[in-house]
Amino acid sequence: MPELPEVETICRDLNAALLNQTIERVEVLDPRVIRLLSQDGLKNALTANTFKKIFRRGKALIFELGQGPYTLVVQPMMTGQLIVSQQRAYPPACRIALIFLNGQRLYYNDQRVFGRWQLVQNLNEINHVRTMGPEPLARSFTQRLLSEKLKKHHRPIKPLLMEPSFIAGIGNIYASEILFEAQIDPRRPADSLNAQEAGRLFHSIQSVLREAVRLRGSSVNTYVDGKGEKGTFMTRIRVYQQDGKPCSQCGGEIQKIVQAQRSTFMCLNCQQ
DNA sequence: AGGTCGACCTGGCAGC
DNA sequence: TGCTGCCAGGTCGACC
Repeated sequence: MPELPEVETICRDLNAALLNQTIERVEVLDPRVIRLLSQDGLKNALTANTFKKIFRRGKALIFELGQGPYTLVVQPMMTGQLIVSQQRAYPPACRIALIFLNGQRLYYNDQRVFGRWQLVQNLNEINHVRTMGPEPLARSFTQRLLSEKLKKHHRPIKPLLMEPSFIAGIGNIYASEILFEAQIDPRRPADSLNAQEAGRLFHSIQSVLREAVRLRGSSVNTYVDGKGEKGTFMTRIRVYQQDGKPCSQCGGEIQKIVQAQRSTFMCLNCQQ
């Protein structure tokens, strides 16, 4: 399920393959993905147009178009895939296909149809983007900023880390991995972390996400990159879905707990 | 305003 | 075998 490292990987692959290529045709196989937008609206905006810049904000992919007033925003959510291919046959769960003049195709596949394609004139039209917290790998994200934000919340640190308005791009997999790396109990109230713990958390956020980007993401379930290939961060995962297995640090058993209706994985010995 | 909770979706799998 | 029900998790709106 695409979190920051997975969306970043897709973004790089799409930039390498699609920039300034002319879109010849748009096929909407499942209109649920575009919701409020009409099929004609999407087709009119994209046909004969190009992507001049593709970037990521949190877990959203943003496509700046060569012409016209619109920007395309794609949120893959849990099961959305964006794959560049020359194959003419639709892949499984294909919902939208863009056919480029040079024969390439961009397939949007989404098993559970949670993902969204939207056209906006200003990114702030999307509430989620407007209220989104800092990018954890940006230079502007500092240990001091994190410490100040932690003090403002009393809820458990793990669901807070997953809150897009707190920090952009961290989902269920990396929240558990980051807290294991930082040796912090996911149930701790955010405002109970001392300066040293906040420092460990800051460094773990950056080191875990950077390593996951380097390894092109984690293919725990359906995630594949822009070429349709799996990431390799799974080999580095230490707690996510590892319940019942020994902790890599102490040999104790990894536990699964539930927080805010989501699974959290942790080592009771190592995380205090 | 901070925080919680259910809804949105489909496929895989456990249990009977 | 075939059915039911649960689980996966990012986002959003309703509600306290």
